Amino acid sequence: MSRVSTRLALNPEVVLDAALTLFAERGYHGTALSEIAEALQVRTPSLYNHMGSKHDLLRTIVDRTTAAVLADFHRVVDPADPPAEQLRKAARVYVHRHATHRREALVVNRDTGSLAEPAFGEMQARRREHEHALRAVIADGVAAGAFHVESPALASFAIREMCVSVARWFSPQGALTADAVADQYSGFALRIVGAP
Amino acid sequence: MSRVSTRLALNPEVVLDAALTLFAERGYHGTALSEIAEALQVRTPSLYNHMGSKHDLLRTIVDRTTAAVLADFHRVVDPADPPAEQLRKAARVYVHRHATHRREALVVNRDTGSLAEPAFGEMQARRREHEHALRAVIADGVAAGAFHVESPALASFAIREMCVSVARWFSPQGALTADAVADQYSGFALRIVGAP
DNA sequence: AAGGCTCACTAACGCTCGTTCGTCGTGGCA
DNA sequence: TGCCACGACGAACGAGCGTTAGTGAGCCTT
Repeated sequence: MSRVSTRLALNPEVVLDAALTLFAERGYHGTALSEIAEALQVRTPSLYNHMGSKHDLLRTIVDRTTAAVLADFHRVVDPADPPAEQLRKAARVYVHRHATHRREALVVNRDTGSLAEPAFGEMQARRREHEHALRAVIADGVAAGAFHVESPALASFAIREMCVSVARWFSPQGALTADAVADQYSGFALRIVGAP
Repeated sequence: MSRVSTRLALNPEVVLDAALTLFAERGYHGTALSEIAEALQVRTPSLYNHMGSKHDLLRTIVDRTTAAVLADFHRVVDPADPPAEQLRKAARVYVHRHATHRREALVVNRDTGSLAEPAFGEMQARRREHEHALRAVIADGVAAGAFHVESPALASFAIREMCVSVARWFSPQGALTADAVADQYSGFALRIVGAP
């Protein structure tokens, strides 16, 4: 199998990774399978030895990412903690993921709508679950007098999207590490809800 | 010209408006000219009597929107005002525009990258100008001791994207008016920068 | 009544897309 | 050494894309 030119061994994960890079850069509909093949130095039909379809690539990416976001949340957020601590941890891990998994975040936020049913409904349900969980933390904090916002839903939207946007500008080569950004952003989240 | 079935009089603005709706819903690459034509109850080639090309539609949408955002900013932000007042007004008008011009905002944020040069460079320059103007307001506030953030750039990103995201969920039929959302979000912006 | 202009239409173009099929060279294993 | 499974490939597909050209019907002006 040794070749003159170094070519990556093709396998499902490598194909998925190349698709991830290009989907994030140009969008799902803006990316052709021929471009994914070219990035892997392979002809287009060869991709089909390692994937089901173009749509399957997108579904797999969105599926894994949304599942990981939910897992993150439930792993770090302890319902026994005070609301401020829950919110800090939830925002922190959410930002951290968007900084360390930029491509996944960009694809999910841009192209989830391109999924066909039933995948679209399933993925949207997951996103809603995360949203409601975050909103519940805020509502609890307001009820406990720890937070001060007119509308927990509004604050939840604001915090979520603020965190998501980190994927749009973060760079591993930048001045700030993912941890540092996560720290500052979780501070922003607490300020938004008026935590002392 | 009177017909049995009511059909809108076709003209450049009507075509642009239909394109705006579909681009916002499915993305630029996800929308076919045949779908725009169908929405207008017309055959695809008829569109060319009122537009240059599909790419022109996108360029016009992004051009008008980015210009309006900059105009908004300079119209309401008075450099003589204290930083907190400048930030409040800047965030307020930015949110208000994203609530009242949802489709435009969605297209700009999703599909500006699909513009060809030189349009892409021009549009990105405009967005950068707005970003730097907002960042300068924050930096001024920090220098004056009115705001307290580690990094004005980080706070600027957070505030901008928080405001932008309003376009993703706002509904004119919802419980809150655009004005009410703008008020609450500009409050969030001031909290993020630690204004008292 | 005649003329010209506007504009929606049919037809067709060249191209690219995602996908399928059958072939053939290759490496691992008996 | 012979066999077999794997997988990269060329060729080809039907469909859809954005776009262009030419035609003809309807309105406004004269």
